[in-house]
Amino acid sequence: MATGRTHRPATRSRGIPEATVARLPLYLRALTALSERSVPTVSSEELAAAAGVNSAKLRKDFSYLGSYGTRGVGYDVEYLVYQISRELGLTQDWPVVIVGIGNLGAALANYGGFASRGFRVAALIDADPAMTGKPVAGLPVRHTDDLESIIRDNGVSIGVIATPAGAAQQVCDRLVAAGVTSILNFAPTVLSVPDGVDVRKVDLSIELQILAFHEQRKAGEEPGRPAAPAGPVAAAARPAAAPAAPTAPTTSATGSAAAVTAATAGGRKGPEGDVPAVMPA
Amino acid sequence: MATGRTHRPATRSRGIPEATVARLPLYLRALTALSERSVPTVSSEELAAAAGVNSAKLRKDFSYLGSYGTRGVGYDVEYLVYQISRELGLTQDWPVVIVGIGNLGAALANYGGFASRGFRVAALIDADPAMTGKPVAGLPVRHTDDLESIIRDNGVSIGVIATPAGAAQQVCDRLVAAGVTSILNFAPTVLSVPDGVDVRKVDLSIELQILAFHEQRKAGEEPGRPAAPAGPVAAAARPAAAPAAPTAPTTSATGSAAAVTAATAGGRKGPEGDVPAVMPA
DNA sequence: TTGTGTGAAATCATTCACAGCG
DNA sequence: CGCTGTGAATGATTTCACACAA
Repeated sequence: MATGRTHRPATRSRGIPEATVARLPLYLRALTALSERSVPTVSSEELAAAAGVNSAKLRKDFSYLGSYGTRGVGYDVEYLVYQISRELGLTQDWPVVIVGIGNLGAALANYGGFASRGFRVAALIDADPAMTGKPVAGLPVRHTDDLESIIRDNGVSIGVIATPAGAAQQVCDRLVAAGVTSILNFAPTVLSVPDGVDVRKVDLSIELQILAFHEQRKAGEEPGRPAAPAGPVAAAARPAAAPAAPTAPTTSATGSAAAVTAATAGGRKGPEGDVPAVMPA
Repeated sequence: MATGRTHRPATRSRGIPEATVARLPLYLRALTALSERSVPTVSSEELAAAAGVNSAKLRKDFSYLGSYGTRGVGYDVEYLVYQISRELGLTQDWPVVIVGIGNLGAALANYGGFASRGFRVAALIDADPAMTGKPVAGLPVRHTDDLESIIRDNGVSIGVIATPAGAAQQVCDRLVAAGVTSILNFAPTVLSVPDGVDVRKVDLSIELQILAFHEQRKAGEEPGRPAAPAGPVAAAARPAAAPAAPTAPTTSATGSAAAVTAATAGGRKGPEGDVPAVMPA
């Protein structure tokens, strides 16, 4: 954090690690599926497999919430669904607005996963007058002029920004001024917000770039294979040919594709996760 | 990274931490913006601000790539753009396919951020025969029957899954069998893939749930404010009323909204990030 | 003098491994 | 006896703080 205040040790207890919070929705989804199949109890091993994590991590995560399991037996599915829902704040109904009803905004409006949890799309907002009134996902698109009143009338505290990058900060400012304190940003920009406002960012292009990084490494390994079955088409440098270093720096790390070797070879990844690409701020 | 096999210390060197890899695209975007404004050099402080991280982190990140800066001056923008692009594998051209051309798939197809980096949408694929041949974002939608030949003919190694959850695993299996080794999954399911295949997951509903968690906490603080200006509408429990615990467990953590207090009060978070919600596997 | 590059320290997260409850 | 809950060990990431190059 921004040195913000060097807060004390987070008041001891009641402090659930962010990494754990980020996994709770995963567990919740797996549990919901079990619940629908009327499965009464699960072991940490089973649930972990369904959620795609390992059981030690899952048990540790749950230990932050309390002792909701039964030793020698496992966890009561219904009970755990409720506890996690409550912890995440999903026993409340959260009205959200989506600003920017282009392709992505429309997709979000139609996305079923919102309503199935505690989220309700209170309004769709777009700056284009031609869009105003048009029904999208059963809701008439409202004009940006009404943004403030929509926020206040519906008690909205969560906003989703799906506008072009250029409009995002301005929309963000208006949302915040009107009372929104959590923002999910799909626009490829860094938003600046006052203290107390949370921003999470989803960036499709970033996700692909991270995949490309790992993909690139795979090309430089494969000890005894006939060369990669698929791969990038052209290896030509793209915009300009490698600009020369300002003053010919060390450049110790030449790192051609063949230099990698061991990093990703052999049994690369198990079902475990590492670092993500969606982040606050 | 996926640690795969308790590998040794990642071969020493050539091992860029995952957390760093995940931030490189961020730096790249900020640098690209500077480049377009013809800014010749930046300091770590300036670039860090533009990317939304702190400068110590940025310098440490860059130190894994090599020494590309000039002490007392800063970094050459063009040179750094090139170095990061190369490190991420963006000096190559990556053909991708998008499977599932619903609202989201269409939004992705139209998303400009792909082409602007090294990504090229090689094909759009959908299982609905009614969609076949329809132009979306300037490309005719192809039928799922042709998936394998499309992958092979175009040398595709990265696939994007935007199908309903029920179809995702099957699509994934076919992509992998055809040679795809990196998958970006938008379907709300845990995909299982063989070793050597990377999966990244983007889940909109999970992002909102994480925001809701933090939003909920904010309600329980605000020392001297007139109560939150906006918030959840109904506080009623949602599906069933709190299921009783199997055998009445400890339930020490009652955690009503008012119990939080200090956690988010005061200067909560600065522009610094914590934990994300998009993860591999 | 300025701002990079980096060891060392501090923090956070994951994994291990096992005591002990049902 | 099986499986949870959790201290302790390990590993990864962030932050500090400062030597040193330009």
